[in-house]
Formats: sequence, C-alpha cells, structure tokens
Amino acid sequence: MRLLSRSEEYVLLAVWRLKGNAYTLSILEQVSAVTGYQWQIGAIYVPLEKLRKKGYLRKTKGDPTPERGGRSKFLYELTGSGRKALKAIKEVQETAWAGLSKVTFD
Amino acid sequence: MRLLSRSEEYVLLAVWRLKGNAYTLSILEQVSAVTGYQWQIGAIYVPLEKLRKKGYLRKTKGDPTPERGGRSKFLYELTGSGRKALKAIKEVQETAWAGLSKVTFD
DNA sequence: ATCATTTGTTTTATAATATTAAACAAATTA
DNA sequence: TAATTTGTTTAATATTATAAAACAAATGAT
Repeated sequence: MRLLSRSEEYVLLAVWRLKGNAYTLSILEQVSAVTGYQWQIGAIYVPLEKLRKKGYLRKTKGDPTPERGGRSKFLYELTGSGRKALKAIKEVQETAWAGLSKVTFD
Repeated sequence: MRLLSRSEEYVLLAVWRLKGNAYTLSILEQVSAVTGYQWQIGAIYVPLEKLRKKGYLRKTKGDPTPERGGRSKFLYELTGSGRKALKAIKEVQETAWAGLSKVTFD
C-alpha cells in the first residue's frame, strides 16, 4: 500500500484547482503560493509525470497564447482515478488530524 | 525551506495524540490505525530519531511495565519547536485544501 | 537456572522522492 | 537573425521511505 507522496498530493491538488489551465508553470506558482515558499520547476515536473504514468493525470497539448514567448503548453487534468486518489489522501489527512483543533496547541 | 515530510508529520502527530505513552510500538500502531495500513517498524523509528535530532522531540527512559516481556520503553514527547512545526504543517495543509469541500469531488 | 517467548529498540540495505541546476525548445520582439 | 521570454525536459545528488533482520531485556515455563 502506498499513499500519495506530499509533492504528488500538492501537484494533484493544484491541477484540480487550476481546472483547464494547469501546466507546469501555473502549477509551480500555485504550489508555491499554497505552501508559502518557492518550489523549483523539477520539483513539479517530476511528480507531474509520475502522476501521469500512474494514470492520475491526462496530458494534452494546448494552444499557443499570443503573448511574448507564449508557446503552446501541455495541459494536465485529473482522471477519475486521480480524483479518487485525492479523495483518499484527504480522508487519511482528516482522520489523522481529527479532534486536534487549533486550541489543542496553545 | 523545508516542510515536514509525510512520515514526520504522522509520527509527530501520533506522539502528540499519545501524550505520555508515545514509544516506538505505540506510535507504530497509532500511525497504522490512522492511515489504514500496516507500517513497518523502521518506517516509524527512522523519522522518530530524525525528529529528535532536529529538536522536535525529547526522548526519555520510561519505567518497565509488569507484563510478559514488558521491558522499559523510551518515551517521546513534543518540544516547543515540535509543536510549532506541527502547527505550521497544519496551516499549509489547510491552505492547500481550503475551499475544496467533499462535494467538489462528486 | 536456562530456554523459549514476548516486548521493545536499533541498524542496515535498497527503493523511491525531493531538490537543484542546467539543458533544450518554441515563440516574440527588436 | 539575435536577444528575450515562456515553457518543457533531463540529469545529478541528497533525503526519505520501506522492508527485513539483528539486537536487547524481561517474563514464564520447565
């Protein structure tokens, strides 16, 4: 048995949030924003491709955008099993933290 | 910058939950229960010692219990910075998942 | 007493992930 | 067509995760 690794979780979650506009760089920004520190591009791309190989993500070629350097992107979207995996890790996470409210730490 | 790894998070959390009775085997059981699958002892002990070296946990020798084989245990408890680290990862986790209710996945 | 069993800790080897940095590629503007 | 920008991919290294086994101390039975 194996849970999603932490980077897989955050990448998958970012793809989910970015619905329709999830590509390597937008995911990089999303994950960096959420975690509060700057990730490197390989720290996104590597788990991204791993998730694709596992069948949790689908990769499609998008159109180029008409802006300086704006080349065509590879967009990622969750598959059904990707959604299931996210759901599963969310449940484990909630179980792990259940009952430990903010107050507990004071 | 570096977040807690997932095993560090679960181990730290288990120590917190087990207040006063956190030792390698009880943590093993707690983490296995929470995640829903059986962890191996090394998967607990290794991060446990890592957390101690980082100053997130304090390790003390406990008393033997009067039961078959019940030798004296090494008990772990969170330090102040251990609590801070847990709090920090909890906040990142909540930010990452904020707004994605159960409904979102259906 | 001593041997098997139980509870518990520690080490080690290997596989998988994380992290950093750089290379590669396509489009845009000057 | 050269410099710049956006974007993808690879590669090298460090850190974590995982499994299995070794080590140690206490108990209970003989």
